Amino acid sequence: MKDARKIKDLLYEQVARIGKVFSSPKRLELVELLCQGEKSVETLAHEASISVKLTSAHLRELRAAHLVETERQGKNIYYRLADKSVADLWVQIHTLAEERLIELQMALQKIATQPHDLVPSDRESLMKAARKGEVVVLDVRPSEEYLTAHLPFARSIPLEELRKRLGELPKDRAIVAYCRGPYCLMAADAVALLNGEGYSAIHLRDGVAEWAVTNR
Amino acid sequence: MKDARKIKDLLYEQVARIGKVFSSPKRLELVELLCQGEKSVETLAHEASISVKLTSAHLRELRAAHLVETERQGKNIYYRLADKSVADLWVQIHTLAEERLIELQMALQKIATQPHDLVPSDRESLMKAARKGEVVVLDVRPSEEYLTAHLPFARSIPLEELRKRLGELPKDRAIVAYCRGPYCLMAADAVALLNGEGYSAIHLRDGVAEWAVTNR
DNA sequence: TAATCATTCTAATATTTATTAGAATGTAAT
DNA sequence: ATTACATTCTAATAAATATTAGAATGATTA
Repeated sequence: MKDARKIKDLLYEQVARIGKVFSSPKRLELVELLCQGEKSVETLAHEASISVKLTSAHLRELRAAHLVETERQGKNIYYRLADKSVADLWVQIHTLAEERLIELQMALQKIATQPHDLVPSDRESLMKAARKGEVVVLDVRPSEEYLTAHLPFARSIPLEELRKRLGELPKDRAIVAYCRGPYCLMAADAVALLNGEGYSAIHLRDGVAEWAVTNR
Repeated sequence: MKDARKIKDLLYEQVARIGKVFSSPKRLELVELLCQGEKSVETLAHEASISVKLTSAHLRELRAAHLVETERQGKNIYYRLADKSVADLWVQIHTLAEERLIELQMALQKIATQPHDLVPSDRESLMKAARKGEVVVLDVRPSEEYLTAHLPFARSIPLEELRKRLGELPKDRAIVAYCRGPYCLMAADAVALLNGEGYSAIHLRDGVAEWAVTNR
């Protein structure tokens, strides 16, 4: 088998196709957005702060690697992750990045308004408290994303409506706010707002994708 | 917080540094080799079939992403993975690639000499049989790699020495051969050799890195 | 100390990839 | 049908990466 080298090259080349998807900051952001549920090209472009054309180009790469699927709904084309394991890989990559890159650790500390952030080991006790109603788990993402998937016992108040709907929240109990994940700033904003209004809010960095990955 | 976009860009950029490492076929091959234990630049270059200079350049990328560590031993500089989680990510990426890319599935089928390949679900029964001595688990990698880490109950006969040392293996029991992982052809060669000589050998695609990952 | 060796660094070029603009496609509304 | 709209495709350029060669480094051996 003298063409063993050719076969191996071919194999690694295929795997690299997947790796390439995760080598561009904007594609990573699109993957994270898609972890929240299916979205149209325009929505993705807006939320990632890039042009529709560029978004389309990146999505084409994602589709070429068979990591997303598309579906036409009226005028819009909706993209969604082809499999849950794509979200898992995103979580594992950003987790490894957080473990290994000091620069990332430092940047993440800037986001943390207070040292209130919950760590994975608190999961069980958080769920216990949420079940008993001792804490309010608050999902501050847009409501469509909440409807697609949310943490157990979570209540939905999108960040945009939060100021108006403060009355729905109790002041005598802890509020645990979360959003799309550690790189989404919505929960941090929500926590700042709530604490400024006399609530006792803390920030949970995990989003639904992170929560879905066991062994963390 | 109007610079939210800048912060986010910075965060995704950092994660993309990790992704970039896994976006090049040759870097992937180097990562897989490093999963087998620490190796010198020259060894890595030889085993990946690329020049020393190019190997050095790729290793520099790996080091810049803090995924490998170096240690000087005499004239040589040895590289090793900075953390077990790097090997885990390699396994998860190639697993996702195998799930999603038909091209890769087809290329892998070419390697499979027979439909004898073991699947993950056989792990428990394999270990049970190996413990009882009903099957021989055979590690055909170079002996240094075996010494660094190997599967439970595995015996080491490097592929190069296999023909000479056939007498050490029983003909009345199944032999399960493995090597560096699904993209390494050594175990396939070993299985072909053994079956040609009257042994009943089968090919286990997992290597130590794959074996170490749970939930598979 | 000089010579040798493994490896890295620097710089140059070849190849890819990202990004943008304009034309084309397919659907929905008028 | 015609128009408007969302998205993709094609083509062009700008930016980044892979690869190679030559000089430099740092440790070992003669």
